Amino acid sequence: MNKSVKLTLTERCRHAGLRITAPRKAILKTLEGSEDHPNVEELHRRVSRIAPGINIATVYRTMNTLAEHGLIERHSFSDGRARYEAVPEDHHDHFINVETGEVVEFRSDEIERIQEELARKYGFDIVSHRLDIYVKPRKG
Amino acid sequence: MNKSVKLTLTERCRHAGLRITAPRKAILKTLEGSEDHPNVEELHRRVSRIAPGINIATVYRTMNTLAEHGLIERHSFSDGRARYEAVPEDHHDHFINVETGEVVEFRSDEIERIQEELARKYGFDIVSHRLDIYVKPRKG
DNA sequence: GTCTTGTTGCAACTCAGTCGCAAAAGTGGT
DNA sequence: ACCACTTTTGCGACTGAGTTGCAACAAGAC
Ligand SMILES: [Mn+2]
Ligand SMILES: [Mn+2]
Ligand SMILES: [Zn+2]
Ligand SMILES: [Zn+2]
Repeated sequence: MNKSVKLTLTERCRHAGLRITAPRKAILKTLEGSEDHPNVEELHRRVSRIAPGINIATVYRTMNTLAEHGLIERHSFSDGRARYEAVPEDHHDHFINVETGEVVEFRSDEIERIQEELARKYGFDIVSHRLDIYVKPRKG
Repeated sequence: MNKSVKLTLTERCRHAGLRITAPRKAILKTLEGSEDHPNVEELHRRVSRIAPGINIATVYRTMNTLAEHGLIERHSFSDGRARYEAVPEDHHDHFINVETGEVVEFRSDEIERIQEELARKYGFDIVSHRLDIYVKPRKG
């Protein structure tokens, strides 16, 4: 019996038929080591620290490839640039602090369930969804 | 007693201190007459039918101005371009048919309520939110 | 009508993201 | 280790939605 059912990004790439190149190794490692939701520029900065010389176009292309294969999630919060995270163990949605840009993750099984019910009522199957809640720290 | 409490966009613009120019009249009228969620290019096309000669930069600028004053809502669905609608009587969220791009509006008081509860639990006040559900027509 | 200030048209610009291409490198077979 | 085949990379040029500087114009206030 397996010690873990959790595949690494690299393993999942191989499984998807993607070639494991040096730039990709660095990018995947960076993604796995990121707890936040970096944009391509920030990702490129982080990647460059462990593997200098990788072109930012490669990061853009890799993000597209990984997203097409469902290995990462692309977000578009209101700052206008795409931001990414490795596909999480469990689905979650996001609070975005409008004052700082900071992102906090949450999950509501109740909301998820109601969405399903609603979609069914309208005759739809859900492909995906996003719930972004822009917030401020509560005063008082 | 008033026949209606519903202000027109033009009235709300005046109230906000915005000047009612010919281009704006045409744009506001077009917005009020649109049941869907047009992008700037489409909006400009519609405006041009009733008032030719308005520059698309004016439409872009007007969308920004109206959004800053809370008179319209800006959406960014996954097609990458901003889309707009006059601020609706009541808040609603959106299903987006991934096969056709068609948008269907819905409202769930339950989801709205849970969001409030959740935000409070995390110590936040909600500024705004968006729930976009990408769907396919159900088969079977 | 005059004055002040906000708005417009236009062209130039910005900037995140994409693309064509030739060189480089991964993978599978031998 | 080598080859053949295919994918990926670096690089610079490009795209396209959206923005901006500026001079001309026009709302609204008096
Ligand atoms: Mn997340
Ligand atoms: Mn709507
Ligand atoms: Zn969710
Ligand atoms: Zn809502």
